[in-house]
Amino acid sequence: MTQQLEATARTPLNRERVLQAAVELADAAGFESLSMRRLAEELGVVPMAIYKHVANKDELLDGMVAALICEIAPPAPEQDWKSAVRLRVLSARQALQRHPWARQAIESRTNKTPAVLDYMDSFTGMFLAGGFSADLTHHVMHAIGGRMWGFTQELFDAGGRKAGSPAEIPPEAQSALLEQMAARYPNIFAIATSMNHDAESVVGHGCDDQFEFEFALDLLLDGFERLHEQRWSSTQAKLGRT
Amino acid sequence: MTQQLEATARTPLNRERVLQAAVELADAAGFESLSMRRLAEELGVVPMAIYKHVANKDELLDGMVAALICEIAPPAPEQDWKSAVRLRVLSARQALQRHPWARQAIESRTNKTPAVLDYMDSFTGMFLAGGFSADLTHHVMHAIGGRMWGFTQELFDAGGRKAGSPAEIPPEAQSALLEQMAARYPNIFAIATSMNHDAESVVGHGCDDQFEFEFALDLLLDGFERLHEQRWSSTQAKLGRT
DNA sequence: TACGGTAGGTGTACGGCGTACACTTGTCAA
DNA sequence: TTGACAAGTGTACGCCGTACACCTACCGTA
Repeated sequence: MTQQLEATARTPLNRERVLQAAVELADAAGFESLSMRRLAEELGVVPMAIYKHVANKDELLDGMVAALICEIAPPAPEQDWKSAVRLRVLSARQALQRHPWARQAIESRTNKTPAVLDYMDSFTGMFLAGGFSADLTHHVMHAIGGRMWGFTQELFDAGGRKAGSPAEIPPEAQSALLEQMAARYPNIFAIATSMNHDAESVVGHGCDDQFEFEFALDLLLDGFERLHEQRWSSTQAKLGRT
Repeated sequence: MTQQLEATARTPLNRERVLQAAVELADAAGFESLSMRRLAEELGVVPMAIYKHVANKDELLDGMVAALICEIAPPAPEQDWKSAVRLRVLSARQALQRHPWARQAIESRTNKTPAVLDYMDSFTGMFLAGGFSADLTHHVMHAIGGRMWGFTQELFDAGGRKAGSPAEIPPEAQSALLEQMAARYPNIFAIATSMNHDAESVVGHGCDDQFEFEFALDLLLDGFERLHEQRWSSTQAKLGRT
């Protein structure tokens, strides 16, 4: 009877539940807090139990990435390639934003699981279906790089404060510090203040991430379009180079 | 006298030597093999000794990144902005290629050390000096993203093989496997074979990384140039959006 | 009904990691 | 001579991933 008391709700655990718990843990506690031991604890199980369902931590991460890919919208049908690619990339970006750990996970992986290959293949297909030559598509896929995953190296997370001590500095010292920064990094300061004229709000966020992302994305898509229209080919491009 | 025997060549260790040894170790053994303990061993010293010269491992990595930045060529004088940016980015790329650990190190860092800020500021200055508005420069800096560091997420490291077992498969099974891949990932296959017509060499490298990198870089630079010429502004762009 | 294989979960242990903290030792100015 | 101080040491703690031997409950078959 004691065993009945304890073991009552123990559904037997499986790969899916492990992955789901891992995703939830990473969502809640961050990528660096995702350890096999912590995950086991979360599942109410001893660490080694997990290894009956995933081979090791790498495979766990691969599984998590695969789960993430499932959240990305499939190619929109009945759309020109450009809108379709745009929509899908933005969908990928949304998935990434729901799961902040994903960027690190993807970057840390070598990335050649079937799930990833499927995604890349389908992504490639959007250009081919749009009439792009295989040649151009090849280089376009390289060019779009990380953007295919909905992220880019973020350069300006915070206008310019150090990692620690977010708000423990007295406000008058803060403005002095800001002045110092402006003197030392005049160019960064110039562009950081460019969008909203009141310079005091600079230290906060101040950047419209979504806009920045779409800015770069559209720049590339427009470039792709131009090359496609003028029947660009890599051999020709290489010849034309000095 | 015993102490003389042992301690003869013990130059006292300093921050610079620690960083240099760390860079060399990471160059030789890879980013994941760079541990405080291993580094100490390399320096012929007990692990904790290192902590007299760097606060912790994070600071060590920051120092290594700073050292890397020193290897990047400064802005070329007497050049239009476009050539200057191009040259500098390619110089960054070269530095990155000399130090394969750097990509992971940069990605793992929050990145706001003075050395990094200096680099970003100077980089920003190249656009401003070229007559770019602060507004456009801001968005351009975001757009260039990781490329400022000389890397992009590499999507096709290896045409399409799994991580382990590089060459232990019998060649005839390999071609069967290739066929299977081609069937499952037709689009990837199409673009992978596009550049060199003999399909058998596909599984190897087959990609001209440098060309891919410059392709994307130039696409962005050309886009920047166009926007600059037509006096692009973000407020206008936002208004124009549907 | 008894039994053997198997899938799922456990417990212990190992070698690695970063680093806190208390200590010795060598050097040099006062 | 002394004593402060910087450089290096030794020990220890709590994490990590995971190998390996073990238990246990179940199930199809004899």
